Amino acid sequence: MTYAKTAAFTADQQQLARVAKALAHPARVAIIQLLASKHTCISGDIAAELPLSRTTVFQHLQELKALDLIRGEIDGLTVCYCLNTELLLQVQQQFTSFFTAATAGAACGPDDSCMC
Amino acid sequence: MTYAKTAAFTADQQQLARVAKALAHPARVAIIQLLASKHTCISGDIAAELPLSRTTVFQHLQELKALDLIRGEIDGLTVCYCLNTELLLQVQQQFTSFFTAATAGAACGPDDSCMC
DNA sequence: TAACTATGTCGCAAATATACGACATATTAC
DNA sequence: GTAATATGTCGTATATTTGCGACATAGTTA
Repeated sequence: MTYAKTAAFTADQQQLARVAKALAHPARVAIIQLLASKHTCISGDIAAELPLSRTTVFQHLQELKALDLIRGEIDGLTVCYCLNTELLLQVQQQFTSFFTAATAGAACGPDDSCMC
Repeated sequence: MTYAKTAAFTADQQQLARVAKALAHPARVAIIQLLASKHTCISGDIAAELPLSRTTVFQHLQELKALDLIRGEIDGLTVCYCLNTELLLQVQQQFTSFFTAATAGAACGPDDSCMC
């Protein structure tokens, strides 16, 4: 991009894009699903369940943690990662609002000059 | 990535990630909002409304079109882009399912071995 | 036909994302 | 203390994204 122009957009747009980017890789989607399905907070076991190296999985975990979507608590030798449910609910609300607004408009009705 | 390993994940995970990636840039979020707000299908005017060059906007439009989230109809010299409302509704449903599943789990309850 | 305008395409440069091996650190077990 | 294990960090290689100028194409108008 030669330089990210994200600053030129709305805070809402940036926020939505930021969260969307967090979900923009199947590994991160899988991680969230994994954390949701296991009622216990697994740690490095996450890496074992994914077809990626431990380092790469750790990297994805860091990205999710950077957005506070997940949290990690050290428990001796192991680390427990778990979902930030409150934030996820907020994010869900953001997406719902966005999609509702997007689908609300008639988006090229029959009376329009343009027929798509 | 040295090579995208997306193939190693579920079709659902890939699909969600693909759509999420489409929303992972503020410009694309802005484009969708623009198309939703204008009841007429604007064309190259989109570029005029965004702080990006025409070429770059066109590129973002292509990405959205590749996923069929938007459609473009040629009308003489100009082109009308508009939202694919049906698909957007489907996508919204996918995100809702994902978030609902993610937030449904107790995610580290007080009786768990791990306290996050 | 010729100028004009709106779109679309190409190629390049810089930034970022993805993936991983090798090493560092810290905690547990002996 | 030492070995073993779990986690985290660093550097690096490659792929992809982002952004744009320059050019190509196609329809409009005079």
